[in-house]
Amino acid sequence: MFEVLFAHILQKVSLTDEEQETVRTYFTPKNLRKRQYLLQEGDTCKYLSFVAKGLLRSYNVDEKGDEHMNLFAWEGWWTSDMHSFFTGEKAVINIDAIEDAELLLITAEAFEEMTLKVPKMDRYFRILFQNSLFTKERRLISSVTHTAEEKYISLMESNPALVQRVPQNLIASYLGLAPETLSRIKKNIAHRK
Amino acid sequence: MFEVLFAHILQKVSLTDEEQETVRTYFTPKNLRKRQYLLQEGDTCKYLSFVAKGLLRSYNVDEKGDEHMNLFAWEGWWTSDMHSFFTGEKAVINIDAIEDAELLLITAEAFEEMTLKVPKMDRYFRILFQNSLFTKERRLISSVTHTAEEKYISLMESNPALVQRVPQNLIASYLGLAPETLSRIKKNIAHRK
DNA sequence: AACGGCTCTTGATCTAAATCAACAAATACA
DNA sequence: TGTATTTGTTGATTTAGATCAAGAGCCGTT
Repeated sequence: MFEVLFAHILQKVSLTDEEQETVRTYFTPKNLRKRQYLLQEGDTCKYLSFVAKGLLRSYNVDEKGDEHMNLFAWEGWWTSDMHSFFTGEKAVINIDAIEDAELLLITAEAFEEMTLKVPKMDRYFRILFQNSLFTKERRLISSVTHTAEEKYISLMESNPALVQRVPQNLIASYLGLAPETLSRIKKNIAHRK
Repeated sequence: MFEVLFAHILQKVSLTDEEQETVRTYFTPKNLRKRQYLLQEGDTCKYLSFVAKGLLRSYNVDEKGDEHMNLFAWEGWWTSDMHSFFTGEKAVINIDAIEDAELLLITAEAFEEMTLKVPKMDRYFRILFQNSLFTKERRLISSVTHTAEEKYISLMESNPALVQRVPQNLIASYLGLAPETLSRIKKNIAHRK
């Protein structure tokens, strides 16, 4: 469990054994079964969660009751409602498990204390957030400049594993498309070859 | 110039006088005239830029030649093509000045050295990136769940100063709308009152 | 093995917003 | 002060993708 965590941290910063020991103490392990919630809209997001195993989804629900996917998190990803976690306000998103998962959780207070004790964790998260930032930047660009088909093709190119692992209706939602639209797009692409 | 920078940094982390002196040495001031480019698509983004005064825009251009706004940066904001800056790959966005601007620039090498010398700057950028991350998160949600009118109203509520300061056609582009559509939305809203 | 529920597909119809076109206001600039 | 360029408005038309509806395949569960 912690091996997965440290494997990921050590890719970005180096930590001494003592630092690793310190970091370790701030996390709590948790298992989540398929379909179980980690966070529900309206609650406060108490934890930043590292996925050691399995697959989670984070999504929000509009007034009509339709779900919109935000992101998928599997081995090596972090997930939470960032805004709620850091400010204590109510979460606007839901997080649940698509596959049984093993997680490592950290609270906001523990996070604060950990970064002060081990400043390299500030660096780790700086790099992590910076990376997610430009992924989100590109996704935002893609959401306005690309057609439905271009979005799908570009996702397949940039993240084929995701398209394979996640049900098609969730992929459609992630791209901001109706499931019927994605189905038709796939047909068209297959047809053209 | 540097006062603006340190005012912003000190809101998030505390720096000793020596640390401030050190940080200062890594930046180069630059002035930009209205309509002048800071970065053009295809070039490598050499600098992360802090806006001390004025107003910049970052946007990209699709195959049809249409511009799509990514973000506006004024006093106290940072701007760059994050991906290009940190990886050295070609930039996919353009950045230019909407109003004459005063900037502080830092290169990727200087950035790396600065964060190693003054680890609190890792913390500063961790917090900064974390904040932008959830702004982008919300914007991405809004871009799929909201109608054109809802997007405009929510921008007016969350950032009225922006709507006031920036020409309407750029606001439209920022929201992913045709300028005509925004014009009609404003008419409808005014009409209903 | 068969039942109920998910997930995906296909067709018909609808709609929000884009596009095209022309003109009007506002700013800049000489 | 007058001309040019940019920015914004209004109307007519088109279109990409959503929505509605119905059926087909595909499991996990008892």
